Amino acid sequence: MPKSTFFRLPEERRARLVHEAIVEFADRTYAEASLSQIARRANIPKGSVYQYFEDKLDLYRWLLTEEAPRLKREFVGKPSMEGDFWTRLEDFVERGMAFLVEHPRLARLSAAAADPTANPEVRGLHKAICEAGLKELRAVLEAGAESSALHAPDLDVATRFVATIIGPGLTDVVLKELGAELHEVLASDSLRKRLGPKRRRALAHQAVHFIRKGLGSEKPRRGKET
Amino acid sequence: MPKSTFFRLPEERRARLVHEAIVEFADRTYAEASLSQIARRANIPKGSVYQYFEDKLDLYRWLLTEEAPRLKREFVGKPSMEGDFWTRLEDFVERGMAFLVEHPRLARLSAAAADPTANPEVRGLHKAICEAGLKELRAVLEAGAESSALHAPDLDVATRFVATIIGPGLTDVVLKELGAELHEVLASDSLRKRLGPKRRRALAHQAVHFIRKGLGSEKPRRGKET
DNA sequence: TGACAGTATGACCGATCGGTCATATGACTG
DNA sequence: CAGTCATATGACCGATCGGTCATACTGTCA
Repeated sequence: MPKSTFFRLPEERRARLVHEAIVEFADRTYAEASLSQIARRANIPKGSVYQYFEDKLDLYRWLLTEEAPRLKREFVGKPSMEGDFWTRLEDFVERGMAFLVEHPRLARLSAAAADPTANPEVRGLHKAICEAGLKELRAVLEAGAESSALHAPDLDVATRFVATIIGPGLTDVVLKELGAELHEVLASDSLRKRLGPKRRRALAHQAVHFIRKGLGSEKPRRGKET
Repeated sequence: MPKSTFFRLPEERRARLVHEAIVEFADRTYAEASLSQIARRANIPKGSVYQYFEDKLDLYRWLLTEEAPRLKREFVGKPSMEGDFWTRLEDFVERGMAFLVEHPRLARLSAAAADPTANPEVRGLHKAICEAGLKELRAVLEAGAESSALHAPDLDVATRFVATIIGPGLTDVVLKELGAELHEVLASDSLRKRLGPKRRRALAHQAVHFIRKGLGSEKPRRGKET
């Protein structure tokens, strides 16, 4: 956790530091990211940064577990309760994509929990975040199973499959759709104009369709698969 | 590419270097990995390493694009031509899992192409590898589409979904199954005993079933989903 | 034997990093 | 005013890295 001094900081100074930290940790791995850089760019002496945080990991942890989730919650809001399970899932996925498009840096920060690293402490942090995410998603799918909309022999396995689809899978699809690489995307604050709500809905639909029906039975017109 | 000297090296010395390089790059990110470490552990002066490779990236690139694929090809062999499309896909997936279990380090090295990094050169390398992999998988799926076993409105999108399932998704499932973390797994050469062929087949089946049917229609007994 | 090409080697370089610490600043208290 | 306490600051530290280079070694051929 940040030291108490951090929370007593003048708003502008704190914002500057947080902003530069987000920028740095969004487009570099934890190992690649540099506290010196953050401090330099935020125009805050490195010594001062150590008045606010215990160390590099402390800042990173706070960003990943407190600040980024807070900002994400703020953006995506409460999960919809309308419609059947699959409609709600589609809505959920679409909100995630909107977040990715409107706040690429924060989305990347949220996804950093899946980054590999040799640092055991960071690995522990990442693992905890991943597990929390999986648990959440599992609860969503459980509801689907209870309403008989969803059938899975092993819900843990199914949860992991769904997670990779709506996580890295969809991100990859979105990048392809934008014709851009992650790093170009991270350079801009938002991509509103390049992937509008309409296209987003279409992609979310495609993803959920895949999760629901797979690829083996698109048009049940006539003649079943082999 | 390695310098010519590298290929003229005494077998034992080259093997030592390659082995330590694989170990290092398998459990650390490119950015985290250290040439100094590799040299130290291989008991080869760092200066000598620079007689064999242009630089760190040169070694990494050779491992990722030449050595690892060669060893993987050697292990997985030719794709099966028997059975229908889905059976072949299942077989393909099962071989991939076998490789992961029997050669965790090489599998991790192959998967490193998905690692994020701020280094543009490494990013380019990773991107090229990913694209080659997607292209290959797309060809497989195209065959499925032609035989009408598989139906996708957008094959590019479908390819990416399938790739994340049989890649990171399945890896994640396998790790859960083993009750181990990636790094514990990397410490051992093989996990033969802990995830036998039987269980592997079952998991491969589950993954392909998901890709084929999704989660919305397990037992088409009576009463369709919502 | 001596010259030469290929190779081996480890001291060395500049850069960067995460992190520390002695000192300075400045606001509040009495 | 003096004293105290939170904070600011940047010089400094040790470690590590990727990479270079002068020098030494070794085998071959004339």
